[in-house]
Amino acid sequence: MRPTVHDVAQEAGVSLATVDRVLNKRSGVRGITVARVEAAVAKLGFVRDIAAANLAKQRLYRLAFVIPEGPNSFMRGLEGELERVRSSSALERTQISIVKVPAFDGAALAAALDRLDVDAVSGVALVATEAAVVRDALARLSRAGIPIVTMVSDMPASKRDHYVGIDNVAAGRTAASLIGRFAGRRPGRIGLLAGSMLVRDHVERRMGFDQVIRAEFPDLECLPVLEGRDDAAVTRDVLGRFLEREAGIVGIYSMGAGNRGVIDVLSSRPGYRDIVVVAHELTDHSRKALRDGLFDAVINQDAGHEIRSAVRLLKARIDGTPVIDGQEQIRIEIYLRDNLP
Amino acid sequence: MRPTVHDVAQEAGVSLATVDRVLNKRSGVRGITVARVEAAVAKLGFVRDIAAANLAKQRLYRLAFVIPEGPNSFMRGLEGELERVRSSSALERTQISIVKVPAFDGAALAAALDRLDVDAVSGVALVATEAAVVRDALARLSRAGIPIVTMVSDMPASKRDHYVGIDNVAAGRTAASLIGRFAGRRPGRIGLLAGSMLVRDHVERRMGFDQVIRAEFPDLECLPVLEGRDDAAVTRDVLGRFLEREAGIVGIYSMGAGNRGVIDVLSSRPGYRDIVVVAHELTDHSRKALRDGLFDAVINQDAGHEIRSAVRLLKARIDGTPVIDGQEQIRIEIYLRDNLP
DNA sequence: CTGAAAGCGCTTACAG
DNA sequence: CTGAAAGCGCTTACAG
Repeated sequence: MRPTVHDVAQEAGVSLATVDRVLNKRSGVRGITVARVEAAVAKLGFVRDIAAANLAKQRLYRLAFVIPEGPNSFMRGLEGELERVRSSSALERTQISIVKVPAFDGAALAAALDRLDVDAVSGVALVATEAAVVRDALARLSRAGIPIVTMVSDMPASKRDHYVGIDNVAAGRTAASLIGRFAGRRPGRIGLLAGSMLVRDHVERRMGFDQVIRAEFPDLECLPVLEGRDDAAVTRDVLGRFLEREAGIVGIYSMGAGNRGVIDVLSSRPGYRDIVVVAHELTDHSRKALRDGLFDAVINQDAGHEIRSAVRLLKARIDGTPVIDGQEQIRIEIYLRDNLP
Repeated sequence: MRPTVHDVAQEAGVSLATVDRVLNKRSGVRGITVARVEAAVAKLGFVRDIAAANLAKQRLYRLAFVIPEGPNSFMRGLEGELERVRSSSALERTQISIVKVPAFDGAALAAALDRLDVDAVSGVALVATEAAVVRDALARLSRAGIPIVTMVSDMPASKRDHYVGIDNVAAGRTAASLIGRFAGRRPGRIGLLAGSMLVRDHVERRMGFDQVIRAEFPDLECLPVLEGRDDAAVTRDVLGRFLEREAGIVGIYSMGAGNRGVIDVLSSRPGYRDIVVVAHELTDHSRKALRDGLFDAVINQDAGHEIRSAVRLLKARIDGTPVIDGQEQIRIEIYLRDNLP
């Protein structure tokens, strides 16, 4: 039988209340008493039963998720997973609130974070947008002792406790290897399409992509990055004109959202079918494009995994419990038509 | 506030004990009383707090994992993950016992299952080996009301409640697409290496592989399957002689264990470096082979995920609670040198 | 600075 | 067939 607070109290010769004070590091206990209790804990190998503690405390984990609004399929998928987790979270004493903010808008994100009541929230997860005001807003939450997790897009210089997402440089390298190898020995040029080169993820993916193409595929040449603003119409326009203008395109790396625009352009001319295309994020559109042979590979991060991981990490921080690293590592997933889940 | 058993008791005009009897479907309650309690539950939207119930019951989930012994790196990895989960499982009222049995030995597996005391075990997970005696052993456990999960290798015709692992036909298809595309337009022949064609996983992988090569890469030809018995020495011997004997080999699909033997052979002649190689399971050896460019891709199933999923599924069955399907789906992971975790 | 007692939401003998 | 009371392993006012 595992030792309980009763055993610790008896061993230390104090009452339950005192054991509890020491376990929860509350003040107002003599140093000598603290030492006695800690000795008893160590001697018995006591570990607190968090489920019982949560029951007694009537603990409620109140987690706020701040995510971008707008038509971005990946973000909507993330929101869907969030709703899924939320609907079953009451059973786990967890209350999830969703705050939506305009995409790519640091000021709006910061304002939303500032609006969070530190007394009514026990943990925060957000898709970060790089901006000084965001960093300041996170610092305020951090000072209030609120755990913070960034998702999908990191902000390493901030007070966040964890990042839940993929290594985007590695993702870019992966895309380059796939395109380079799928293109066979054909020499040629590669079109790069981002949402915006102001977004950290896209910059990093591009960097990784370039590295590998330069080092390993000297016959391939990366053309300057097109910006489709993660919007179908803009992407259609920009990419369409690009393909009409440039000759010898053997590959396209679409590193942002806006898969729909890419698909429209690719299916507009039979000749475009030979182009090797690697895109990001598994959505209804990209799945279909894989099946139709329009896309050759899709690099994905599992939105459901990211949400569940963020929840686990926040709770672990709140409780001061350890996490299993392997479980929280988000994989750079490669999907071909054949291994679609 | 969520309603509790007290609220239900009051609403139904009965005592807590009776509410409990109805909730847990225990006998000895008048039909009319059952109906009254059920009506109250429905009216209030009562959902039992499992953590509190587990506390009161002093519930202990006793899970038995039956896995193959022997040097197979993947299985040893699985065991490592199992140990990891086990070490932190006491906190979750879970006791995990590990039973090791000879690999590919249906009789031994069945005997181990028969030895399991149905009164001392609340759930069983196993790596299945196809055999009638195994099916019978599982039927006995199932009759005793014990949830069963197969891992890695399924047994669809048995009484198992869940399969935790990948679709091996799809994995084979994936391997074929990778080899076919990585080989470029080179025509040639492909060497297939399995552990044993008596193992369902390997048969299925081979099937998927063949399908895709025939349908989509008419210039490539699959040679008869070599059997390396998932053993480094045998693999080395069989594959070594194969490569000396056969000409025009452009690809190798290693669908079983025994990566070490494959690596030894490939590194023995500089000429072998051009062969496109796809293997299974991420291990120290296969990671290094990827980094060294000896392997071109590795198809993996996440052992840690499989263990955690098996635990969650067994507990959910025991408690009668729902699962999140997406979380329990094991992915067919593709690793290149660039996206190694 | 410390302790006795009640309570969190369930379950379990025991009694009737 | 049903209920009153105690208890699971913690925490929390309240008293001293």
